[in-house]
Amino acid sequence: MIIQQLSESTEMYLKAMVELSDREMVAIGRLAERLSVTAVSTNEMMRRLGEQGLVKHTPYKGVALTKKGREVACNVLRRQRLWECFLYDHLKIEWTQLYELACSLEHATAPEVTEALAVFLGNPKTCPRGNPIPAADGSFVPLNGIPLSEAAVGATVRVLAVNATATDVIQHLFERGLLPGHKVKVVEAAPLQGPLTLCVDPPEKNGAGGKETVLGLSLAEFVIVES
Amino acid sequence: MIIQQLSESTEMYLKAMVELSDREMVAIGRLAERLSVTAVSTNEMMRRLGEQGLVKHTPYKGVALTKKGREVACNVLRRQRLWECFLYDHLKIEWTQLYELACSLEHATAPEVTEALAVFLGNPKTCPRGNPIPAADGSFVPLNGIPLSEAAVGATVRVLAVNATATDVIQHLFERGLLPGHKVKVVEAAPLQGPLTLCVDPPEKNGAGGKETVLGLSLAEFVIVES
DNA sequence: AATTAACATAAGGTTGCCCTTATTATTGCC
DNA sequence: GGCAATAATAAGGGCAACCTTATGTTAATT
Repeated sequence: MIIQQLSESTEMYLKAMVELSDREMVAIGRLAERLSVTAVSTNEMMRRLGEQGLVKHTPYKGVALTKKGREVACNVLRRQRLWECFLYDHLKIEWTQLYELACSLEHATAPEVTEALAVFLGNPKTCPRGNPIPAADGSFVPLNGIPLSEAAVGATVRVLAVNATATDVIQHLFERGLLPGHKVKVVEAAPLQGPLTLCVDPPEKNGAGGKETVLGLSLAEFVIVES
Repeated sequence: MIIQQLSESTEMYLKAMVELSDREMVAIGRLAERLSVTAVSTNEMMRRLGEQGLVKHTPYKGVALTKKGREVACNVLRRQRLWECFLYDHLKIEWTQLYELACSLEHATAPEVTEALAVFLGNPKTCPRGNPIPAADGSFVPLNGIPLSEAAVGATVRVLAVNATATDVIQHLFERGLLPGHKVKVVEAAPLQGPLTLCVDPPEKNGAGGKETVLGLSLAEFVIVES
């Protein structure tokens, strides 16, 4: 596995792809939106990545990572999440800032630093946001959960991970207590893709307690819960 | 002190300036050489940095950092050297690789990470290469030493720091045991800017011991010893 | 079958940072 | 005072990664 030096931009595209959908095709539009670039720029980049054998673009269908592309992407994800562990556990950086700060570092991290960091941290399996950390050999078992937006009304589920990358979105979820390990009850789902009414940390027995909050459906997509 | 987001390239130029000469003018040529770019590119960059108020360029004399430029440069140096501490003390990265690996990280390090890292490390005063770490407020007392190339023949001096940035140079010095804390005796200086003959870790009393080695004068410039 | 939204592609532009080549200016030194 | 070495400037180019605008193409929906 020879990983040539790829640009930060390239790494971001690949990472976004693996974050958006593991092994499935990703629509160019979704990718562009996530990366805050235009679809034209994304198309252009996909052509370049295609030439490098990192992605396969099927016009009008979407793009998918190749084996090589997925390897690189998982490696980026590994670096990102290891840094998140370090920043949170050792530097006491605020939970809401982890993604952004770790993201900058990840692109500047040489393989020997990545592996030494993993050893230093004790080879953690998940990051503070609840996402699994790909192994050094590239193996990566994605989380087995569903977005909160797809949970059944009335169900009480445990939050496994928060998937958001935009700091304001993360902040919004954090303020509502939607963190890994916490439980949440879906009280109501408004019709027409309306927001969810939730009860975060509901009491074990019926009765008062927990925090009621309303969450937009598109935000609820970022919260991965037990299926 | 508002530090706007500066490019990696900008930071490298500023760092090189403060490393080359504290407060004095630096010749464009030297700067270019250190950064492995052409003098034309360096001139161009100095114009840009001048426009941003980071440097003052006096044609045919050289460039000097402004107050603002020096602040930024010291901040870069701080990040660089804090990372060196972390990489060496906690990740057990090889001494010869510290500069290069810390350099990548430094540009990706947000202020809150820098300060949290400093706290984590216990606010170290020097990096593993022996160089002082600028304080958070920007104050920075450069090392009070002289290059080994200027030490008197016959003198035995202690190595304070190694200033080199190129990994091959660092490797060369490392192999000869020229590390901070070690003593070195200048046995002979060949004429016409010839190499030095050294004895590294000489015995306390006269007698055998220590390691004899020959070191080019330009390499000896990178070794800072007690004056 | 027609329409619309999403996507693809072409063309041309910008910015930052680097390059080469060539010409001119200055400085320090013999 | 003249001559190298060094420095500055001008002109033209390249590359990566973005942008806008405009024009086709496909797929999904009605």
